[in-house]
Amino acid sequence: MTENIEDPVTDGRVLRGEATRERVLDAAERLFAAEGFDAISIRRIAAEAGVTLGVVSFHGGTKHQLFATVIERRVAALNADRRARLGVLLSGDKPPELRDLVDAYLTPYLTHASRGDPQWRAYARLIARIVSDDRWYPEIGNFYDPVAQEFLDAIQSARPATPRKELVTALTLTVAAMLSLVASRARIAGLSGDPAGEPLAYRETLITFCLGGFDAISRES
Amino acid sequence: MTENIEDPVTDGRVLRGEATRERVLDAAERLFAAEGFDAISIRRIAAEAGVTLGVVSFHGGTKHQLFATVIERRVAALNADRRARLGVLLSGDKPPELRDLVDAYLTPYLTHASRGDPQWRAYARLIARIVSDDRWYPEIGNFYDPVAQEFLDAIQSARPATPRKELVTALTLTVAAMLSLVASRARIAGLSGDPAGEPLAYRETLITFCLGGFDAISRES
DNA sequence: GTCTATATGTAGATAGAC
DNA sequence: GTCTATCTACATATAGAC
Repeated sequence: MTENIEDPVTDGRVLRGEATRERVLDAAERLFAAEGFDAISIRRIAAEAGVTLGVVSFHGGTKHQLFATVIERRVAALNADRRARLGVLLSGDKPPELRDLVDAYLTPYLTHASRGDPQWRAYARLIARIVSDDRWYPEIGNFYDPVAQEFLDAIQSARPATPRKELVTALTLTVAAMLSLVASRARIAGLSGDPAGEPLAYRETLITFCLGGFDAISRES
Repeated sequence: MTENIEDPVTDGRVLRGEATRERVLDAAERLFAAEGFDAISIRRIAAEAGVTLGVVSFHGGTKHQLFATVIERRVAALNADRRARLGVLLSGDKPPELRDLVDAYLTPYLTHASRGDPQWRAYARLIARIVSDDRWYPEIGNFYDPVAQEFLDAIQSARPATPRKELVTALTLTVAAMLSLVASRARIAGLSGDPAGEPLAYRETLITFCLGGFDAISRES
């Protein structure tokens, strides 16, 4: 096939370029998730993607830009999942139950971390790795915190007597607990003696635990 | 002062050597805590300690050995704190309350993370960083899990009807929440709008949250 | 768009002078 | 015990051929 000058956007070269770019981002996502930003070299990403060194720089820019692109690529989808669930809850006749709000925040992440696309599973591990690292927070807080604030508004409506500050702390602890199911699977396995199940398998227990925490804090305020 | 052959263990050279070794370990502890194993070079540790490159290798061995030494150096003290508190609770007439058990596990860490020796604060950050990283768990689980098992035995006595597996999960989520107060201070600050207080300032809220979680899980089992 | 070649710096580790 | 000097490998990044 020769170049198609009538439809340059979908010609062979452009398609190949897009596919290469995706391969590079996927490889970076897998490696950054497994070992972290500093442990991974651009060379290893190139090898993992099956391209040469210059190709990674061409599509990804500097290592830092590449990392940011990997993070940003899936933010919109995760935020949309959470907002859709929140929207359904808010559109009912009665104000939503706290349990449903916690569920709506936790389940999209746990689902991506457990099911389907291996790249999404890698992304979930990557998020778990960097959200608990103050070095990266400024870069990703802007992506995720607005949705967290929307949930906090709804949570505040469900617990009007509890100070906002206490609810913020409770949500922070909840998110930390959620992420630990993805980031600390070896520790869970070591303590329990069995290999850790998928994060989604702990969903009920996690939601029960965190809701119990929210309720205990509401009771004391 | 010349060499004292009557007391070689305390002569000038040996003392100087020990002090240098401590300076190297302290510098490594601070830097590994702040940026992680992979981001820190031996050269930066040497500069931070005010010694030359060879001195770090002489006292610390390979980079990996140095890291392991830094981790191991304070394990015994933290374990002893927790065991002492557990011993007091178990020596009473009545079996200990779950709240006191959770308190006994969390407070020693939070105290070291908030008070006193800046090196202990750095160590607390380092632990928070690597406990949520499966790459390092095999190296540190052996140090910390035996004490966690002793606490789980006591927790099981306080909640005999709850399956051990559920209690293990609850303790894991509790530890993750505890560590997040140290590792995710920027996220807490970003969500709440205020700078995050010291980890110890969240102690009551944390214990209330986690105890509520334990109770909710016990109720459902 | 793709890749080779390379510029420039830094990594970990150690041999050997003092 | 301390430090200099150095080996070898690998890092990021980019200029320029195709």
